[in-house]
Amino acid sequence: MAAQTPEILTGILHKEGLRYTAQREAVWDEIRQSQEHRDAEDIYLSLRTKGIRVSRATVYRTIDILVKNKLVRKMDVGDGRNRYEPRLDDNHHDHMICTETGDIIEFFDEELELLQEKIARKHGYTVVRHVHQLFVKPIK
Amino acid sequence: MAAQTPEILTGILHKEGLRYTAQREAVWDEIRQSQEHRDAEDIYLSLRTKGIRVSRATVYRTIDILVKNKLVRKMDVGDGRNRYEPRLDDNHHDHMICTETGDIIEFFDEELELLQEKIARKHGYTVVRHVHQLFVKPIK
DNA sequence: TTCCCCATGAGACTCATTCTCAACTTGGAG
DNA sequence: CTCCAAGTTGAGAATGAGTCTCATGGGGAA
Repeated sequence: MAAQTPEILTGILHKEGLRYTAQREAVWDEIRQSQEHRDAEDIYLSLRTKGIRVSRATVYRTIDILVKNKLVRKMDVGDGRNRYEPRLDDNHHDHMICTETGDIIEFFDEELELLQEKIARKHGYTVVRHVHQLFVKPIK
Repeated sequence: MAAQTPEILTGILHKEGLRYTAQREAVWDEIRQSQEHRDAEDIYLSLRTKGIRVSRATVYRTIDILVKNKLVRKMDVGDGRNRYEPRLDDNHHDHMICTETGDIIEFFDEELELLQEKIARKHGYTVVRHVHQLFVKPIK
């Protein structure tokens, strides 16, 4: 995590035939800097608070671009608002949501990944992507 | 699947201190009879088509009661509309959604269940419930 | 610089679901 | 059996995340 993200955005925009704009850079920076799982409104308000002129529409539009290009991961926590997190060092993982505190814990388990594919194959399919969330509570 | 569901609903309503009404019975019957994964609007329209007077509000309110009492399982397929399915013979299972046809295939894997709990414990938690969906595509 | 488009902002719009509240039912009391 | 308080319902308004519209603004190739 050093000098590795100079112009990731630029590259993607170019590849997609899209223009580089201050708003797109701002949205990407905002998501990139915080390692949290935030919703669009949160990102929008944070940008506005920092005095950056951007609209909700642009935030949504930009997030779509970032998600499509795997710079951001979109997750549906089940409460009606999607959450987003940067996925720079793309280490895939799933989430555990504490039903008491709302904390979101990331986890990854190789065995689990393999098992899913195995199950899909048993039915004649192959996994394209998956949604896996464990709603948990602390032991004791 | 025989003479086993005479008054399940009645019992639950009584337990919850709620009244037995024709609408509640109708909604439960509607969901119970079809083993599909249907959304609220679908259930509502089906009831209306059968000439049953019931409102969307009541369909939603009744579904909430049924879900809370585990007579119905609510699932978020990720397209903005929740789906519901009866869970009478409560055999837990997860879903596989075909990205090409939209088909929903149910599956259950004991190993997977155990693995999830194992993972949660590793982090000091225990699984309360989970959401697990495999978005798949047919092999060739 | 010029100019063609793409990008943006503000707010209208969509759509599933929830809420409001007057009118209606249920079911226990009498 | 009748009454009536309290729970239910229906119709439509409200909500809220996300999308769309379209007039205006701003990249960037030449």
